Amino acid sequence: MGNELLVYDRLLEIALLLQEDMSRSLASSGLTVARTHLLWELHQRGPSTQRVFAQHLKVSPRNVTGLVDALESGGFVARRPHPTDRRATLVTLTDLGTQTMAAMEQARRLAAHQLVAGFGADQLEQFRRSLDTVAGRLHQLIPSADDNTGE
Amino acid sequence: MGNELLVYDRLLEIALLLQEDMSRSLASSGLTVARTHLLWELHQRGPSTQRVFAQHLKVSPRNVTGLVDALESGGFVARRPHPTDRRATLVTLTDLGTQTMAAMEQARRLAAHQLVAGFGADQLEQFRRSLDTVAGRLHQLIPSADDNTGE
DNA sequence: TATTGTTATACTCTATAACTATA
DNA sequence: TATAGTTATAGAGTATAACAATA
Repeated sequence: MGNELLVYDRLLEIALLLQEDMSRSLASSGLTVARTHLLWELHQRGPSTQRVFAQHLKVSPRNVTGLVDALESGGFVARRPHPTDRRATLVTLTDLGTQTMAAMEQARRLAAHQLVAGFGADQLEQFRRSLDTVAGRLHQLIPSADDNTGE
Repeated sequence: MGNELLVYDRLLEIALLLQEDMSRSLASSGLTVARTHLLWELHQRGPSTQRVFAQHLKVSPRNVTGLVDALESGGFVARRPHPTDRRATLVTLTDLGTQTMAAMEQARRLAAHQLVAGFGADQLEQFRRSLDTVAGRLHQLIPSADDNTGE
């Protein structure tokens, strides 16, 4: 069935385009995709230790150090002492970080709207269901894709 | 409309999963995503100069040098002199490279089939159309996303 | 003079390993 | 002894700039 390949290739193409679009829109603010992931996670979870980010972003603690360093230099986050554990540091959003996340949330809604503008309710619903199915299949294909470490 | 955000987030999730799945399946063969892109392009176009790859992959010539170095070390490609232009080198697939691409094409078909297995002809067709629309919108969103430099 | 590919340099993301301070 | 975060080191992908050989 040729449509299967067409669908697969379109998904790959969309994946590339989404990545590219994200990189582009971030570049101006001195952010990168990796740093923004951490920032977004922080926005969602509230102040957390670096260890928490390492676990949820599934990267090494060392990597988190670098990302937080960069975000701190950019003024997006601040390191604060953990109230009870003097080994740990709490990463918190600065005002700039908070504003940046608010703008990003706006951009996300706008992009979400633009991508499917003009879709009928039925088409949108069926599209969503198809995507859900594909995402589920992908989770099956990938052995240790347990992203549910606290969500 | 909440469905718009659900669709958008699912697309982002699928993009991440596709990338992860690809990295995983390549890791064993000593390939990476970037190198495989070049290999795939070579497989599609036939022997080409490095400059051609730089243009079509939209990366710097220097980057291509590094990728071809790695692929050459891995035995996937060979550098051959250009028949008429002594400045240029022709990158060609070795037997290993050819076999690898054949296997990858197989894997692509299998994955394409698995992701949408059980979809009815109508559902698949509508899914494809929705994806086409989204891909088109993304191309509009991204200023210089002209990937059609020869396709 | 323009082009092809290279060396030189640098930045980002990523990893593992060793180490410090704390628990 | 185990954990949180760091320094040290390394590799991959990416970029620009300077340079050699050739067109």
